[in-house]
Amino acid sequence: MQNLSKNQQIIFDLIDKSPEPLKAYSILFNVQKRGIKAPLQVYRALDKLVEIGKIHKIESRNAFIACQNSSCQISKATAFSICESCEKVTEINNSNLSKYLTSFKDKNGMKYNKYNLEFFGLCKKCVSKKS
Amino acid sequence: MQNLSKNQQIIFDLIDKSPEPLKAYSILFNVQKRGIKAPLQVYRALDKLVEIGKIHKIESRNAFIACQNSSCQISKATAFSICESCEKVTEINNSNLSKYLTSFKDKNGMKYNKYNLEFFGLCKKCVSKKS
DNA sequence: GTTAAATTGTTATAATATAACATTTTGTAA
DNA sequence: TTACAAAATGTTATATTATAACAATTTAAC
Repeated sequence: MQNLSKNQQIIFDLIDKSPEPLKAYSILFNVQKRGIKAPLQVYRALDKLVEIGKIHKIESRNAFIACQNSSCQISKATAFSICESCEKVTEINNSNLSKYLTSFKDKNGMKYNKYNLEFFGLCKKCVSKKS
Repeated sequence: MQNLSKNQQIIFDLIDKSPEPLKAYSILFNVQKRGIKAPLQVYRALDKLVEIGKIHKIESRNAFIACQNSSCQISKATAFSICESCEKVTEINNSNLSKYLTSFKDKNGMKYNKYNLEFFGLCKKCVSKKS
């Protein structure tokens, strides 16, 4: 488990302490006081952090969250629940699910080495608000 | 099953006959000769086509493909296989998988009404090329 | 210490997507 | 068959997300 570079650490810390997924330009705005001035500096750090599995990209939202799993390695099997009302995102850590999907084989004979799953719905709070 | 409007039909036809996912501005370029001149015209048609389930958005690619299922309704349960080499995308239509995911409940008690799953790997052709 | 790899800094620009507002077309119900 | 609402269209401008290209600096490994 390698150490993070300066920019990577700054950006990871910000994402890690955020209760919600952060977007690249929101990150940029928040780290400008720490010397990171350009979008590319943010995107490069994000790319690296995704690559080493410290963060995940929520594809449907173009936003990033810190990995919730203690064994934070290269992420080949990711699943998230997303509340369509409050936009809260939670990483799903369910071994039954990951076993099922990791071993899933479709009839096309393709060999999968990675997947990303996003569930959408209403979280408990938002369900009760609407009732 | 409602009829499509003029712009929706033009854009659906283009996507439907494409062997690969199409991006919004590639669509725009291709339909300009048919009178669709502005990005917003494309995005509005895409939004509607996604909403009624005629096409799907491949989130990791920002691209759109026609629904492969004959029962082309509002799409609450989508799964795709994506070749990371040739970028071929195929919709997965596997009842075991969709049953498993539709009935999936996580410990957070959230009620899901939709999911999107993207598998990544190498398709048969690309596997044999690399061997 | 030298060197290769990784990271950083910087400017510019490409690619993706929506806001705002006016107009036209379509469906439907009196 | 008209009138009304909903949907779709047209248009300009702009917001948001992401990468290209190139130079300099830092880090890690030998």
